[in-house]
Amino acid sequence: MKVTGKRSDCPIGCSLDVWGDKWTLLIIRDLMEANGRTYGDFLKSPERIATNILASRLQALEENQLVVKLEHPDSKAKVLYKLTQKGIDLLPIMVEINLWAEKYFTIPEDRKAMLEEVKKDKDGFIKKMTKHLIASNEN
Amino acid sequence: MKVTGKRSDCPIGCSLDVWGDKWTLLIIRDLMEANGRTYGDFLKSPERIATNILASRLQALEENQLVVKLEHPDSKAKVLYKLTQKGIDLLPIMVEINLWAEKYFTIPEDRKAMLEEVKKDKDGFIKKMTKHLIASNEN
DNA sequence: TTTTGCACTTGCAATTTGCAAGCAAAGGTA
DNA sequence: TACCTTTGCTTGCAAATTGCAAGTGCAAAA
Repeated sequence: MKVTGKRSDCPIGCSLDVWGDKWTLLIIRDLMEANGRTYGDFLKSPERIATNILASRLQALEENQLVVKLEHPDSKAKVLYKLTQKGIDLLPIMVEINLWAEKYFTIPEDRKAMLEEVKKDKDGFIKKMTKHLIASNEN
Repeated sequence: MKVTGKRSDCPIGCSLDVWGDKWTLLIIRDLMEANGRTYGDFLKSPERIATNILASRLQALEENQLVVKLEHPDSKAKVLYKLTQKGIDLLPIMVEINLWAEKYFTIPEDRKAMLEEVKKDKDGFIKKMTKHLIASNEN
């Protein structure tokens, strides 16, 4: 998919630049699992994103301020990618996608366990996770 | 974007066949606004989907049972596309996407009005809309 | 019987993807 | 200090996908 496009082009009222494709979703999912990842971390994901695609998607995410690029505390050679507030705010969408996927597909056990918690108290879960993600940005 | 791919390839635990891209989202959005649309109706959407892309996306949606193809009551030359229950169940995701978009972008006035209702009672809104969509499938 | 409308299909150039290889800067090791 | 490794990309290229325009076949209207 072309990752360019005007805001008016997008069926959901915001640019596809921002919302993105499968690989964009993968990056966001990974960052929600552990906010603060290196380029190499993304490459290690089981979905095997190609390095040029990863670079282009990270650039688009940064340009759209869903993600920020920070210095890694361990080394100047490394880079830390983190979700911004705008990126963290995608959490409710990710939760709903997962609830839908659980209803119609077989999903991994660990994700199922997480969804049990969601089903007990969705708002509580989202608040807790959001807080957690914000906190991981502050050190 | 390739609309093929194995379930295991998808970052959210379900095939991208099913979730799809920008154009897939557009089709689903249109069907949620008015369930029961013809091929030509989709082509008339302001986003200007190309006819070959529309055909390929509708086929994928049908294969994945998010959408069904029915006879049009008015004419044999026409086709009616409708959301299935599986498609209707994407509503909570669409709602969250719209809430997010409203927070970070300028969205059309009519959509804003709808979101006011959502913000008052999200669960109520989703139940009402779901009922409405299911009802439109029964005649 | 001709024309129009509708739902696609086809052909083709341009763009994007996916894979492999390359590369520069930083860090570690001898 | 010289040399290898790690890290974060970039580049080249074949194959796949998109976007545009034109065409096709069937149904209904005129």
